[in-house]
Amino acid sequence: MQKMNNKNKIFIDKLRSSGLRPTKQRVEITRFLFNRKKTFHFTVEALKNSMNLKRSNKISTATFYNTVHALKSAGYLKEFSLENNTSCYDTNITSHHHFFDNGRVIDIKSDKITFQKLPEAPKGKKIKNVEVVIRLENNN
Amino acid sequence: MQKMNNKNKIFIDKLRSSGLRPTKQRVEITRFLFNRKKTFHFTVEALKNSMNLKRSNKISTATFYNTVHALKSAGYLKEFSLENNTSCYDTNITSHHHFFDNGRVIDIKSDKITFQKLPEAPKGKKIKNVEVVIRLENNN
DNA sequence: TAACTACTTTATAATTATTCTAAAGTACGT
DNA sequence: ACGTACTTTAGAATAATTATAAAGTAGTTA
Ligand SMILES: [Mn+2]
Ligand SMILES: [Mn+2]
Ligand SMILES: [Zn+2]
Ligand SMILES: [Zn+2]
Repeated sequence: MQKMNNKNKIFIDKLRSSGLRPTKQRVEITRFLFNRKKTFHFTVEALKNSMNLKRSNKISTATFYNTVHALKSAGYLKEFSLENNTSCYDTNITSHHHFFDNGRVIDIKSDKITFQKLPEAPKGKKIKNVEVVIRLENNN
Repeated sequence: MQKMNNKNKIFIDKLRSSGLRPTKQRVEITRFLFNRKKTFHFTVEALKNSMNLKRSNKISTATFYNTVHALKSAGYLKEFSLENNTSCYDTNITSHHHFFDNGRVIDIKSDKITFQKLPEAPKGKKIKNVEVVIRLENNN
């Protein structure tokens, strides 16, 4: 029943390839997440509050979680933990690093950090990925 | 009432300098944490289960949380988030890095990782610390 | 030592993020 | 339009953590 207009094609495709039918709610969520120029970092609660604020017909918590999880499983989102033990999702799925600045998360492109020395993986293991967090504080 | 035997002096001192009276429960917890050769990484729940398993008079959850928080505030423990969004505490308070190996956490000494290139902090900010997580997977 | 007071421990309730459940609603192929 | 499978949703359940308040304990003082 979703109108397959060009404006939404890219979002509908993301949903389909995540194994989800492109319902009204899911397309809105997906457009909200990916219809932007810059990387977006968000918690599910913040996403829900932000999207539902302006809506009369609120989208349910479960739909937010389900949609975000499916997009993450399909590889359209990355997930990591914030310092308050909540999940932060990231529309930048490339391998990259982060500044943590008092709850604010800022991307660091992968090529901005290079290593002179890295340890080897323990016996029987190999390195899956390397992620750097640079914590910031105010000057002075 | 706590016997000030030499065996416990070091733990009692940690508690005192964390602003806590060295009660029986607190000394036991502190000794359990620090009376070991190698770095210890733990969640509060795991610590509680581990210590209470062998005890008839269980120490309460609140006492575990309170003691760990005080030791952390005093700088005797470091805290970071695991991938399942729970707090992991670390008896190694030096600046260092970690392997994450399927829920297992392994220290990487600071000098095992050096950088060739690091980004500058954004305007008005400075770098507080840099922490690397190397995620592992099995070979093959 | 007895009493006083402040600090602790503990059981339990509350909170928060997240996941689960089941019922009512909707979409899609026929 | 019909039937079935997938969705949405409200609300319950869960897990980690924090808060509350009553009962216990320790250090200090008389
Ligand atoms: Mn949680
Ligand atoms: Mn939590
Ligand atoms: Zn990012
Ligand atoms: Zn460590």
